[in-house]
Amino acid sequence: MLVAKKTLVSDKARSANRLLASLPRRDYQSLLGHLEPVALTFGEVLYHPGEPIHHVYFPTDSLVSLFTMAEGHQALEVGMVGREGMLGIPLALGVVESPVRALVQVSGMALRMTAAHFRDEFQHSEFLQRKVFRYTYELMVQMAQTAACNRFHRIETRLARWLLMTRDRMRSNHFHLTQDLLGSMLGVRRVGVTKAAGVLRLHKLINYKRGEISIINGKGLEAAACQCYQVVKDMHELHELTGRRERRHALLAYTHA
Amino acid sequence: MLVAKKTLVSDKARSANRLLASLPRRDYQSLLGHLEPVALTFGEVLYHPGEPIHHVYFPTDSLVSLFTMAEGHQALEVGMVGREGMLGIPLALGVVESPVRALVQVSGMALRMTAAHFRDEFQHSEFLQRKVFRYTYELMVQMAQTAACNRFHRIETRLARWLLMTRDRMRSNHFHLTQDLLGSMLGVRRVGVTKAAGVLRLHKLINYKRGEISIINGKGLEAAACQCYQVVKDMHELHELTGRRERRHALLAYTHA
DNA sequence: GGAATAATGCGCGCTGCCGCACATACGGCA
DNA sequence: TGCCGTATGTGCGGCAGCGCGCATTATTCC
Repeated sequence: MLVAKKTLVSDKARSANRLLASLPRRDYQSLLGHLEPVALTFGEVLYHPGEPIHHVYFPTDSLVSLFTMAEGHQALEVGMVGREGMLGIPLALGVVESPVRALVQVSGMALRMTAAHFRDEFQHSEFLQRKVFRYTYELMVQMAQTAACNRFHRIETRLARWLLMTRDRMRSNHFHLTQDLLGSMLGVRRVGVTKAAGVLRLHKLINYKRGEISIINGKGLEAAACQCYQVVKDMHELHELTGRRERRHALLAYTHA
Repeated sequence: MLVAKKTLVSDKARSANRLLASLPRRDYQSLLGHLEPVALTFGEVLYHPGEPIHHVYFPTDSLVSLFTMAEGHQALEVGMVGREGMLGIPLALGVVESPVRALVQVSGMALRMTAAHFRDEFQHSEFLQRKVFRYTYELMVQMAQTAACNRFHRIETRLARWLLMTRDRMRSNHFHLTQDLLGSMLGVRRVGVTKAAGVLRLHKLINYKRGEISIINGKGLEAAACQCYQVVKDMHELHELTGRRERRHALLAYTHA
């Protein structure tokens, strides 16, 4: 699994991470030699808070959550990184250590690069800088929106949002995840998740059984989720479009309400 | 008030904003011609969400809060910028519009620069880039910590933290602020603030009267606040020190607990 | 000095979530 | 097949904070 032909990396994997895919071919060629495919397995901790960042990761079909600790309480998920972004943003900002715990949420593949190589490439590729900084911005917006969501919205609503965000990043309606873990992401008790998930299942929006969750009615789930979902999703999609006039209004109409 | 001699800007004001103060003299000289002192008055909105950023601001003795909106609910403060930082971070990340609402919380002075000038200077000063990116990192950490704090801690505790953070940025134990406003920062009802403030006053930690708040026992207030306060404060202080080995352990010991 | 406005204080019923404890179901493994 | 660990379901008391409405005090403006 860990071994892959270079052609595999350059072709399939490249397009599987949207940040890498958005780079001009020339800039990507330069990165290629340093990128290494790795299998990330559920539960793996990529970064510990306060400790140095050894690699940056570009998830292709894996999903990683960022956690902050709060005194005496469990951790809280403040961000989620999938194929739309990368892990190791602090390096781009000139900081060598991670402020958060990065935990693999859904197993899958990622491309990684040593911190040293990244800093070097980053220094020399204006396009890489541009894309990484843009993503840094998006991550900040995601964090802010998540913060407000966690403060104001009910568990059921947040759960729906979380599932949809995961679906978008995994491009799959089915994934492995226990309610216990969902609890620590949303910052609530496991029992709270059980109740909320029960309601969603009752409405035939999702199905689950011993850690296997399936979305069976995406549209319905979107209706059950808060608008926080659309806001963040629209933002990430903006990035793909060259012109972004049309879409901007969705954000505007909402943030001004 | 708006008019000030250049020498005033270069001397007193410079050292009053810590981000500017940390720049080498040569880099600062270059900025000087474009910096303009402005008086920010309470209630003023510097940025609207989704709208272009026209100026960057370096508060000297003013305080600005960053708000995110959440569907159907009031705004929530996700960040606080004072003399330790700047407003307009998205520009440094290549984004022209602000994702948040920036509202002047405490009247005072700031130095500002047009977006165009900032981009230009930013392009050419490696030191400016370094400092601004470092601050971007700090802002992200602050946001993450605030998110967890808002989720887990009680109003009274959060109020204490907020007051202390304000004190540090204003270097004053006394400022103007109504409970109504405090409510929208903490994302709670005004009545909730009234109760919490009542308890703090009962313990002789603070005093207040029609929008005038005074901290009368800083140490006591720190004890009443959550550790989120210390974490963020330590981080900002790290920035001032050249070596930061010693201090790092405070953060570590805590985030691993 | 009196009226309007703004800021604070208080009561009451409600609800979403917590903490705790325990009951059930599923699945792998001996 | 039966056992055990893991995941899910349920019940109950408690409480922090909400929404609402109203009373009280300070400040400003005629």
